[in-house]
Amino acid sequence: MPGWEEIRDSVRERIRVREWAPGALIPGEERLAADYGVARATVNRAIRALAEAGLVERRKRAGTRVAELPTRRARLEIPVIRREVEGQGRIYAFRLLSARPGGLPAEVAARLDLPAGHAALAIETLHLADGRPHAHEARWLNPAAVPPLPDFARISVNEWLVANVPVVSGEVVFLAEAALPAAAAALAIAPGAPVLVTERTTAGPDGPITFVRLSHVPGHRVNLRL
Amino acid sequence: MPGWEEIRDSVRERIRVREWAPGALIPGEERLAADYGVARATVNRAIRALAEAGLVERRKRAGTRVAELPTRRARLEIPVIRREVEGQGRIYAFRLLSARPGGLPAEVAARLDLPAGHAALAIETLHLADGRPHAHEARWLNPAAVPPLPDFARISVNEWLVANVPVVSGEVVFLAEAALPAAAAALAIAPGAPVLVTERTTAGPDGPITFVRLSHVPGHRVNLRL
DNA sequence: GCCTTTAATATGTATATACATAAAGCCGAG
DNA sequence: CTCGGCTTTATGTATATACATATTAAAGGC
Repeated sequence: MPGWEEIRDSVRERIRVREWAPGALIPGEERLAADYGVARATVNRAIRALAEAGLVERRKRAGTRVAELPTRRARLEIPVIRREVEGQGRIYAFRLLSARPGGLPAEVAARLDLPAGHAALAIETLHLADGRPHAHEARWLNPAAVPPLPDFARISVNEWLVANVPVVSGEVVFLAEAALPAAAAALAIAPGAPVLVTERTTAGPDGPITFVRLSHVPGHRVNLRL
Repeated sequence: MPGWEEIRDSVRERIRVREWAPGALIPGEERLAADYGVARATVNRAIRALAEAGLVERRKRAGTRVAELPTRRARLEIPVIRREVEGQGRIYAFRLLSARPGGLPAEVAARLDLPAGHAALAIETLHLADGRPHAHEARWLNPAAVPPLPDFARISVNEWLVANVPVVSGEVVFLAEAALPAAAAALAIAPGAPVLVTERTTAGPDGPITFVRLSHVPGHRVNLRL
């Protein structure tokens, strides 16, 4: 007697071999349940998993149809730098370069969906692996959206936020650029060297939280598992 | 009477306010079900959703505990370049630069977990947006793992694969590098310009499928929603 | 013919119940 | 004291049933 995972796999395979073409309706849950000899709830679980994976689209009364362009959604885990470094067997440390209140620059404000000049805390951090520069972090934090701040010389901003502020939405951007002077100096690399930059904006229940710009040392690879 | 989504939200909130600290056990399903006045299955659905989101970790017998480091999971949509370009209101096209059988180079073989020299199809493609170079794609395809191939001059490899081969696992790597000669020539940029490279390996039920190396035009940003 | 109301239907959720499975912890044999 | 097996327990899955909800399709009124 098949379990829901086997049914999910079976249906996925039947879609793959084009038994049901993209855009076509697949049989209803009742019908599939009878075919597979299981309860409807079991089929429901299986098909729902495929829907969450983006392979089919479901609508009440209208039934379930194979997605036209099965844009594959995969879950990826966003690395926490300390973990990433330690995972490579290296020793993590960080240096707080500066932390001071100020107004948001226009471009950062735009990304956070806040007015330019909005009160913020600007934080600059250098992340180290085995004592050598690993990444340079420029961050703007919206104090209105987070609990009272701890002493960021002792715990890294990133980690404190991850542990203390729930994120409800956000965006991650990867880009390559010639190292900017500030980052190049902090990372002790030649200005203009190609660096991988990740920009992250996050928002929580009380509004936009933070914008981070992370410049990695040349040669760094950001690794995501599907 | 609360539904599973309300219970999920309630538990998430109780975690946020530290009623249960990171690493701590939360009450069992039976207990929560009694507290909320619902059936265990309803609580199960709610907590399972939180587990899938990475906020809690569940283990049989050991119970459910709040994740120490709630490693955030983002949904990554394996980008179909055509869609991405068209989504920006630009016209997509591609040119198949070359496609020929050959043995896998050692470094690619290693990434695919196949022996060096394994039979493969090497494909080079240039993606265009509004007639201008957008990205350069170097791909190795494992013919043993996919159905018979179509004519790749008519449909892009990427799109055909996404639509026809189920992916069960894989890896995505982002890095920045000075443009290699081949990519620089194809993209019509200065050699040495900083380019964003994404490398992707995917494996399906019949083994490793493909390794793709995509060099984007300078200034390109890869965007992921959380 | 067109708009509104109503019925039919596929998926969504909730429930009680039962058994499966994994793993922690206990306990006895050696 | 250590190892292996047994028990216990929390989560995982399956089932039958019932009702909710969204949406389409049909029926009816104008």
